[in-house]
Amino acid sequence: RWRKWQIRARIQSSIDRNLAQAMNELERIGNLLGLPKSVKDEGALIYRKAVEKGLVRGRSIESVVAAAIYASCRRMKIARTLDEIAQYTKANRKEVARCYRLLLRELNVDVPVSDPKDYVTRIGSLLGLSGASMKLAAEILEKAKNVGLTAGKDPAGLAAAAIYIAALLNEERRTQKEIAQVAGVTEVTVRNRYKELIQELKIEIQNQ
Amino acid sequence: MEQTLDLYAMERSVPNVEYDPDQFPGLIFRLESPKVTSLIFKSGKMVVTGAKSTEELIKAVKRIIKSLRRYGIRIGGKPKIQIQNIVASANMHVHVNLDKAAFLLENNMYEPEQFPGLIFRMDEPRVVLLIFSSGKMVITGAKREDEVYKAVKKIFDKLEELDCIKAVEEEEELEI
DNA sequence: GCTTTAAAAAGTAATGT
DNA sequence: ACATTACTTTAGAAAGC
Repeated sequence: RWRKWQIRARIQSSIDRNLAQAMNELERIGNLLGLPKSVKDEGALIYRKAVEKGLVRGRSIESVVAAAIYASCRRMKIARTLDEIAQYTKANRKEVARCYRLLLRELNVDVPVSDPKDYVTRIGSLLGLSGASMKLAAEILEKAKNVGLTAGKDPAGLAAAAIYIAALLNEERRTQKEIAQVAGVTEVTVRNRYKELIQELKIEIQNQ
Repeated sequence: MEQTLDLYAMERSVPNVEYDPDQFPGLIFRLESPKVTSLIFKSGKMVVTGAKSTEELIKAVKRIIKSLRRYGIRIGGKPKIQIQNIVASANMHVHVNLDKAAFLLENNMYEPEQFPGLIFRMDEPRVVLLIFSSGKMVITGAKREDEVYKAVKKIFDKLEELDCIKAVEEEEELEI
């Protein structure tokens, strides 16, 4: 039937137009975040599923793209906070988070719980720390997880504190302020996590 | 209440109420004892929040109406009360492995970068639970008190069965 | 979707001393 | 380095934009 064909064509073209615009946005934001092609491709796949399910209706393309990028980063274990991603959009973190939750509930995307260790690599390299310190920080986080210290806590804050301790022990100290800034958390959070980690894991820190 | 109300008149004659129709269509009325807050609409319908029990809620509704009458607002008949949502907190006195629970439970969401609790949507009873590593939790969405107790027992048993619990003490619960 | 109301949980944030 | 206040999440109703 002609009518059926027309409707199909119309829907298809609207999806195509939406996708074309979204892919530009995805490319733009992905590049600003310095994401590898594989992560952008995964984000594109997630976004395509969302459009086909009509999840973008009533929402800005940009915020759904941002949410798809975040979901992709999480799946590929690329440490990026929602704030980092949302800063390149007109939407705020809350709106992007809302879209992200929608993607999780409506699409069959499996996203693992984020691992603080993934943040160690990013924070460590941004600070120019040695591989040994990053490895030590990861070991500290593993111990913390095993004694149930990490549940409910922001992975970025945990990673920041572990890095702080590891750098201290390896004599390549960075200030809490420097670490907090690249980790995207406050100094207070780094300090709180730091205190808890050294106390519960009985880590000896020499003065100064 | 099955009658329309003049909210402008109420704002003029009843003390300590807030009414800004541009901001929100309901008039805000706060009762000191029992401590509840009520949103009153011109349709005669109202929302009462903050009551700690059904008894307290009924008492509060009666007092709100008595108070309005005292200030010259004409209200007739008895109010029809429906409980729309019960919010409760509970404590299991155990440590919960949220990472493991997030992996093993079906309808859950656990995003520690956004919120420290694991959000679990239970089908039967139909409630939502916010579960924290401390073993404390929030149960919301219930319409009857027994749903709350049922949900707490059910999630405790499930977490135990999935080996997501580490003993600290005993079991207990509360209601808001 | 949004607006408003209340309450709990635990973490993080902003601001103040 | 502290404290205090405020915001994040969940549900539900109300009338209207």
